[in-house]
Amino acid sequence: MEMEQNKIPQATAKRLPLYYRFINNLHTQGKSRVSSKELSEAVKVDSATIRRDFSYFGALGKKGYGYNVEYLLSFFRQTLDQDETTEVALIGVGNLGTAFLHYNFTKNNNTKIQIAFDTQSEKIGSVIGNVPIEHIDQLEAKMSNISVAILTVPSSAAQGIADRLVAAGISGILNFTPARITVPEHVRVHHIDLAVELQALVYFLKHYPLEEE
Amino acid sequence: MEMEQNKIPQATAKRLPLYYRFINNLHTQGKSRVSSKELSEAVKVDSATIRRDFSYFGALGKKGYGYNVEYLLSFFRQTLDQDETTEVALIGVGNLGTAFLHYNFTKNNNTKIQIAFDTQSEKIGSVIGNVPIEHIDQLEAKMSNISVAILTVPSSAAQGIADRLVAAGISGILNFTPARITVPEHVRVHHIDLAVELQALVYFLKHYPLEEE
DNA sequence: CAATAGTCGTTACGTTTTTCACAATCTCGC
DNA sequence: GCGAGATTGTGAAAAACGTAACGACTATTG
Ligand SMILES: NC(=O)c1ccc[n+]([C@@H]2O[C@H](COP(=O)([O-])OP(=O)(O)OC[C@H]3O[C@@H](n4cnc5c(N)ncnc54)[C@H](O)[C@@H]3O)[C@@H](O)[C@H]2O)c1
Ligand SMILES: NC(=O)c1ccc[n+]([C@@H]2O[C@H](COP(=O)([O-])OP(=O)(O)OC[C@H]3O[C@@H](n4cnc5c(N)ncnc54)[C@H](O)[C@@H]3O)[C@@H](O)[C@H]2O)c1
Repeated sequence: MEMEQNKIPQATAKRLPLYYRFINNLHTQGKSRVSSKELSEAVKVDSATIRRDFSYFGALGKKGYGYNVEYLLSFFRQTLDQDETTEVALIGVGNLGTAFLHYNFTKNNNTKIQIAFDTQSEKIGSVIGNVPIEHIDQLEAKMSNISVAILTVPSSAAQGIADRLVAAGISGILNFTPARITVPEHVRVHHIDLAVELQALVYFLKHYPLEEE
Repeated sequence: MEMEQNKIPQATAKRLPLYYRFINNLHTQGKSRVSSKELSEAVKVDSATIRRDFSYFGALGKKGYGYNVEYLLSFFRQTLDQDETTEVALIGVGNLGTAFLHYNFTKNNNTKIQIAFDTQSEKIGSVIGNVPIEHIDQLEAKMSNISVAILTVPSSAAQGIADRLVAAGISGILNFTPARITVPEHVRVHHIDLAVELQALVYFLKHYPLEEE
């Protein structure tokens, strides 16, 4: 398909959903026009960076005016494939997994947790946040046409489950376990390591003093 | 205090907790020696990057040998201030907040959620994961000597709570709400935007095809 | 003890990302 | 319809980051 946008910097790609959400908010509020400066204040990204990011997609704005919210929204909706929903599976219905099931990612978003898996028999068969929970043995059988998984199992189980996901044909894994899993090259893994994030924040506070005034 | 390490790149600083955790694991397993190559495979960071990262702290290893696990561990323990516990407050005991309260960050970590706040009266006074839940009105009164907060309130409440945290003298906020909060320069905010992370992963899958083989 | 294999620390280089700064262009009120 | 003011898009420079490569040194083996 359209591969011409292959040169969009990764740093830019990561910001796109953020832009999209805010533009969506503006549209809901009935605003019809926005400048890179306003956007910058709202999403806390330098305005030059925003203009540069947008420019990878061509000239989306008008000089002296800014950006038309409706146009921007429809453009990003298309670019981020907001019209087709991506189905997601969640593995490990524990503390974190349950929280995600209760959260409606579909608001402002094209992703939907379609099915969840766990080992604990008392959870199997129940439904949390409209998502049915199946036994992990059903993983391979029920994962057809699901290409993204959220991994919230204990870290000791992470690699084993990852291997099974790969065998079942997964494309992407959002890994919340501290385990750095090994997968083939054609599978993309994003790690979100909450303990590391917290510890890094503490480190920054102690060693990178900010302007006291 | 020791400000000489002020020039450690941010990218390096963010990896330190990751290194620390793995070195800790090695030590627990009784390993006494490790090379940058082994570390690299475990934490999925290029071995040259690891050597470079370590080198900002001086010569921690021995050529031809690698790194002594015990030495490395004690060094990082000190560097990451693992001996003093950082007390953390959590605001918003909902789905996500509850999950965090159940999680013991103190394992492998120098941080401890000491107190939580919410508005819902049925939660006040209860204890989740050893953490007492107080009414949000108590925020200012009970936040003395707490310098870090985890923010898991609805996004509509985020800025208001952030302002109160700032007034109460907070230094750092780990913000899980989609709201990009505004704070004075001397307060550090790290955003973890789970919906954005998920959406970004989906975007990468569709637009950055990896090597199929 | 010499030869070999292993590994670090660092230099040099390439890439990615951010930021500055401003000409080009547009808007809008008068 | 004009001119002052606003804002974009982008070239160029700077900053940040990652990695290949290799000299220097160490451990280990025979
Ligand atoms: N809860 C947090 O705040 C938090 C913070 C940082 C990291 N994490 C990480 O997130 C992961 C999940 O944390 P949690 O607190 O939700 O843990 P949890 O123990 O509450 O949940 C894990 C769930 O996975 C299920 N499970 C175990 N083995 C399984 C398997 N083989 N297949 C399918 N399901 C299986 C368990 O039955 C349980 O329901 C852990 O790796 C943890 O280290 C959690
Ligand atoms: N749960 C998820 O998976 C998820 C995913 C992405 C983002 N988020 C974000 O994380 C945040 C929390 O999500 P959640 O699912 O836990 O929401 P939630 O509604 O379950 O929890 C919010 C909690 O905050 C409390 N609260 C409300 N106003 C408050 C105030 N002024 N002071 C103190 N407490 C207050 C509520 O009583 C509730 O207990 C939200 O901003 C949400 O957008 C959550």
